[in-house]
Amino acid sequence: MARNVKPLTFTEVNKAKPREKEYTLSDGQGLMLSVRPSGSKVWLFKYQKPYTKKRTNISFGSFPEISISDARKLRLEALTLLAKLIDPREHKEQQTQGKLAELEYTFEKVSESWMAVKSSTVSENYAKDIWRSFELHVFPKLGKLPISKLTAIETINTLKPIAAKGSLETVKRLCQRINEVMDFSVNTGIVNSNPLSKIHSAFHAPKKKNMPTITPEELPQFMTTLSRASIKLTTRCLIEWQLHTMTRPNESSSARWSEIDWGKSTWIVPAERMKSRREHSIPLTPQMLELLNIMKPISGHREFIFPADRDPRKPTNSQTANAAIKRMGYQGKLVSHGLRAIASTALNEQGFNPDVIEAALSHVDGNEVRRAYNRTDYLEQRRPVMCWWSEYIEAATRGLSNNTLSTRNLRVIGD
DNA sequence: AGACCTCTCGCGAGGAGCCT
DNA sequence: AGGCTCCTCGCGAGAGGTCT
Repeated sequence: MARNVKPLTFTEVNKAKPREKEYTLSDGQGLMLSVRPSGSKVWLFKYQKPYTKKRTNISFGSFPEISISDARKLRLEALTLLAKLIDPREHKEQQTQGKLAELEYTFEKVSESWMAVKSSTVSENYAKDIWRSFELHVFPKLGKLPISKLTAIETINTLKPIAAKGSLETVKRLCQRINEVMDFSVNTGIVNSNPLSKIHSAFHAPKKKNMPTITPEELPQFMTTLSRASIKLTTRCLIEWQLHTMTRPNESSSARWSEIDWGKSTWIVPAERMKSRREHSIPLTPQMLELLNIMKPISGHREFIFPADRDPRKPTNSQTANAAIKRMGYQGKLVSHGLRAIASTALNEQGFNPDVIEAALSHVDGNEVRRAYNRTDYLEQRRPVMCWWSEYIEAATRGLSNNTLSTRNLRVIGD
């Protein structure tokens, strides 16, 4: 039976003097204050462990940091746990363990684990790009924070300066990457939910800026300027090659002699060099073959068709064409990538099958179902299209407008 | 010499257990 | 249940050793 104990008063506890030996003051129901010879006063709760019924005690902290009423609240909590057959100490340990674990999982640490998984599905360079963006914009403010303590408002405030600078695309990517880390920590059981899933809506979406380009009508002027421009022959040929083949700057500048199938009159860009990671074949037109003939004495003995100016063992830098176009006075009006847009516009205006045009541009079909059924690359249908386009460029070079060309006077080459 | 690391040791909070 | 005493272990100060 519980003994009848008179509850302690503040004065009793406050005035309790240390003695040579430790002594205790009881408040009842297992709660007592241990007064130590050093003068420190510690709240202890004495109880029987559930099941084993072994006597033990747990500390509730020191007086005056923990007041009498605090200690009584803690006693009530402990008694409630005991009623449910939960050992208050084990419960407390579990809670501290949980808290400790939470504190250990900082945003930076979890990001590292996430990156270990992520890096297997992305290229090395992209993985580096992701990590660098975290190092620059996220880790300085949020890296050391436990991931469980991360709030939307704090994360948004961290990204605000980047948005204010106008780097909305960076903000969008950071939001997306941070969310990948958060989802990872949910899936691995570090946190229960992701409070950051909507942070992107706190920012303006980046406005897509289409790469500047000229209209097909302006092509003759461009070709004239190109022919008069003070640029190296290799760069000139590269720009023309890019224009004729409708390839992306990186795909055309790194073209290798080994990728040319002379027999089938086709240039085969291997999958790993394509943006879409799918092999891309381009039917060669007489105009393209002519460009290769010009380059042969220059680089025929080398790996790359358009070797770099400084080190001919390397391909021309993909920015070289852009720099040349800029110097030609087309800054803000045309970039190397825009050459593809001219082709697309001209071919669509001419009424060619849009699917064939898309295939020529090696655009991946946005429609997944259509993509699944539409595996053909229209290689043979593309030959006349490419020839028409090459003729069109040639006409532009002679200063003719597109009206003088029609699909009737096509010359189909290859088999 | 100063910086940095490792080890030792005392203190004290909290836990264990016997006595009444 | 309450009282009493002793034990354990983590922590931090500081001594001492090692590296640059």
